[in-house]
Amino acid sequence: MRLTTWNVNSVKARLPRLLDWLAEVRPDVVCLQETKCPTEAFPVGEVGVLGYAVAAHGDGRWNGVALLSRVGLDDVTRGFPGEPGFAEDGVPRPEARAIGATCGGLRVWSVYAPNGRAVDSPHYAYKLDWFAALRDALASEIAAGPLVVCGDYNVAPTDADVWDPALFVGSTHVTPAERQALADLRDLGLLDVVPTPMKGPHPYTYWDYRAGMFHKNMGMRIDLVYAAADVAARVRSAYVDREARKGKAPSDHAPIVIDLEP
DNA sequence: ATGCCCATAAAATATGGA
Repeated sequence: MRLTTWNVNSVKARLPRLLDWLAEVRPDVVCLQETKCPTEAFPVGEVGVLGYAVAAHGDGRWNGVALLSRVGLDDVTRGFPGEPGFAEDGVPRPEARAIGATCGGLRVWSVYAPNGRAVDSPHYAYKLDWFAALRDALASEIAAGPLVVCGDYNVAPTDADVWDPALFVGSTHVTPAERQALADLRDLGLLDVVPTPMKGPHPYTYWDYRAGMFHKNMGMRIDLVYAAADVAARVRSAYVDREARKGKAPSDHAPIVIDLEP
């Protein structure tokens, strides 16, 4: 089974590249993040032509996640129990940041963690709350069967996952609390499936659009595949498809491609 | 080579991304 995850930064803007990539890579299951489109506006027909069933979860101009599968797409769950909303003005508003489904016997989640914006921002507290609720929700999921949780976690697990750790001191994505949130997820029994970079020593998955960051390989590893032990044991290969970050109108994230033993 | 911000909603800028 070929499983992939990709923050596409708008499925509408990325559709031509997404369709070309699907035809070339032929994944069985695709986790998408930052689709930036309402659930009903997802281009179901376009990806359907390539043989994919679609489960989308969107809330308008921001966020949005989806799952594509050509090996079955059952028991779709939009959001998770206890998932907090962002309560900027005291009114919690739910956001589309997680969708789960069972694909070919594997329970798959596509997640898009809150950015956090700044350590003193309410968005940062929301980010930590969201991770804590995700951990609680996944505790029962991991007990139920083979589980993999893919997506944009918006946290670099270690200093080696950032091109210049000194620049990030005091910023989100690298704080001890955020890294502890990842450790708490791993403590459920999830393993970090670290992909092979196609170039250089760092399996970065994100490079800012500005200042030629991709071309200088000044990136971050913030897209992660967290797999239960039985799933991690089936990993034949995993790599960052940095080819998808090149050329005209790319996303600022590259996909991760994981091949699992049957 | 990989090539130097982008997407969205909205109508010139404002916001979010990380």
